[in-house]
Amino acid sequence: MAAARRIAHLDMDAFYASVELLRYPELRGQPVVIGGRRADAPQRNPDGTHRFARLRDYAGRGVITTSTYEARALGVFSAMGTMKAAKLAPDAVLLPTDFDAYRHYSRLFKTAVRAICPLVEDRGIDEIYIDLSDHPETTLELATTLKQAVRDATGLSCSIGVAPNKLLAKICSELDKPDGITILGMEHIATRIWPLAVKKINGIGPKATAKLAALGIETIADLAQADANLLQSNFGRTYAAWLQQVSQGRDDRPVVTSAEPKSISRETTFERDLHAVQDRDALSAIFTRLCTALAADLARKGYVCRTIGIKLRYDDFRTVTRDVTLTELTADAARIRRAAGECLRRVPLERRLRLLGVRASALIAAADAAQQRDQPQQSELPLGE
DNA sequence: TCTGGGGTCCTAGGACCC
DNA sequence: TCTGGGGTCCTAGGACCC
Repeated sequence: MAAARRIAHLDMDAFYASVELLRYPELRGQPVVIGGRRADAPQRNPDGTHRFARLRDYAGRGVITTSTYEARALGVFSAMGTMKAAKLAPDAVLLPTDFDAYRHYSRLFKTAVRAICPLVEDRGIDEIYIDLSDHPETTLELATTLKQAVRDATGLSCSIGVAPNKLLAKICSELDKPDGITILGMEHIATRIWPLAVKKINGIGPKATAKLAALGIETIADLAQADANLLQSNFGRTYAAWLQQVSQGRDDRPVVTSAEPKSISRETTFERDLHAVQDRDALSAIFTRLCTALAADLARKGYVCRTIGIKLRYDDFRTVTRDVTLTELTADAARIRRAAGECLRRVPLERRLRLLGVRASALIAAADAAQQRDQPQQSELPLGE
């Protein structure tokens, strides 16, 4: 029988906001939200201090991406509309998102962790899973060392959860935020996991939470005791089985240390809704700009694609997608623009639009594509000698 | 005063092939 | 005269995550 795994989930605390506080330490202790536009960047006064935009000055259709714990205390959280946040915390400082800076600190903390524990799975810009199973140190020693390494590399704090699998580690990293360490074994499931709301489980989102609530299932304990047939008739066989598994804290997904991207995309929400006819020129310019940016992304990351798709969001927030698979591989802006234009012709354009996006999928590494071109498949070679 | 931008995975139907 | 049966690819939509 294999030894129990030790899986850590490391989550940076209020990541974007914390990176901004490194730059503007005078904001420490204040409610600060990230989610503005470039126009909201702080102005530098002659005396070296900064003049910051306040949430009350914001007008637009953005959302909050992160907030400091002081802002959260006022009810302002990620994904909340910025205008709504402004009502709750008008005096909070508003900063624009600076992804280049966050990517920089993301690389720093991941490199620091990999230097100690190389089995790392990327889960986005601010969190990772780490497989600690093969390390001789105690779990607490390892978690303490990792946290210190992240702090030394970035000046930032993180929270770490360690458990026998990814599902529990993820739940656990949240139990003592910020700057915490939580270590759980299967023996703690009844006391520490079951009392939690079902939405704490990664994979149970708003829709499933609402459906479960309608069945009287609020906590993970409720889910663990739920009738299998009831779950099956409401969620289907596969999802019902998964719900029962996770309610018992069971999960055997491995930590995956490398993965190829499946798609690359660019999209934008307009400042005001646009109409395909009245705003034809503006829309066309944005469309071309998205295709150019996408082509540049493909080139920079070293991929070509075979499928091009578009995404439209109407003024009523309904979303439609169309895609087309080409007979050749491409990363060319003009080719992408033509394919995307073909997709656009297949979609109703009576309503005003609020969003337009372009996506490349069926990706192949450009190097592999070149090799396949230079060395045709065996079956394409003439037969016989 | 609604609701960003970048992703992944799953489902389901139809085309097409053997 | 209803209905084969896999397997794969393509497309569209939706749930979910950071």
